[in-house]
Amino acid sequence: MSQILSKIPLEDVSKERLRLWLRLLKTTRSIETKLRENFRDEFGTTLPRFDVMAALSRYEDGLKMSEISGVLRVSNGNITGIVDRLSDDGQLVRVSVPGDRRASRVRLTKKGLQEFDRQAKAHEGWIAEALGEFTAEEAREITMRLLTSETPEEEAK
Amino acid sequence: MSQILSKIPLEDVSKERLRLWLRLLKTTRSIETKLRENFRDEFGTTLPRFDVMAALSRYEDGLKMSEISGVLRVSNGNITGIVDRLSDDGQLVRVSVPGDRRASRVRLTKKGLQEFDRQAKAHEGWIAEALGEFTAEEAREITMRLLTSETPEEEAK
DNA sequence: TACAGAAACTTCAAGTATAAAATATTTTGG
DNA sequence: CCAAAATATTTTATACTTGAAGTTTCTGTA
Repeated sequence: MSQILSKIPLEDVSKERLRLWLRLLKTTRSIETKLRENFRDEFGTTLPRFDVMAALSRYEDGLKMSEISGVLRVSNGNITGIVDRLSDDGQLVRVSVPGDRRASRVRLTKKGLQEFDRQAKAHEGWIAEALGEFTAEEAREITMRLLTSETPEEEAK
Repeated sequence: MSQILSKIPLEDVSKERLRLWLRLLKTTRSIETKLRENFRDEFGTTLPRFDVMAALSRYEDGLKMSEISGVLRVSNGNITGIVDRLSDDGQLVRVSVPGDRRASRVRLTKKGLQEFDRQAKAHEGWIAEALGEFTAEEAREITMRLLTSETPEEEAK
């Protein structure tokens, strides 16, 4: 067994990982570009807006600002502007937290949830198309392998 | 064989692909965040700057502006600002193209090439660490599978 | 040769992103 | 109880990103 494995020189491991990284980047970028275009053309919205709404849709009671940035892995100050605009559009509301005057909880409105559902359906279709080369098994297998290289982050309470 | 495969309901293919997409996104984002931080802390530069220098390093004769954006798959107008700043830093120069007064060819300076070599070494190490869970075989295998879902783009001449 | 159209690039507006500083509000240790 | 530390968020400065509009410069063709 180790004789078979040794056909790949050990020094090349980091080169193979680098190749994988460049491939991951190329694939996700090309899909992201397509999604961005679709969101723009069909819903007049953007990927970051959709991401925030997707995060909120998973939490009945909403999320605090810092929880959103934790879930989405983007910087804290960034969320403010996106939430501001979604709020202007009536897609979500900021609810003040009873015991803590610093924090506010962000929640989708009914309108926001309905809009998100429409977008999510389309989104799933776009992804299924973009990753159409993968069978369910392949998708599942790669997902699981990628699962290992994970750095867990703060979770919403 | 098809009996074994049929354990996975067909309707779930798009769900599996969606899961794969979300995993790809999470993985690449988390690695990108780490890289950004490293570039900042150790070289005082940014990922987009590194990307541009990496592209240029592969072409002895440099690249035209539109070729850079083609290779990196980012929008045309975007490159202008990045190249401006790299030029201010002396990492690259714009050389006018003899027959065409519209175009200019961008080329790394000696200083820029040396700096890029240092950065590229560190970069490879960071990636090897971030993708440390993958053996060379795994990395190679996943790279190849991802290779199929590709949309080719214009190449430099 | 004239000139419409293409090409290369820059500029622009709006939005997104980060890190760091500022503000306001708890919470905690003495 | 109170100053110091921690927490939640916003603000600020700078950079990056896109798509679209604008400028200048070719190029093909009538």
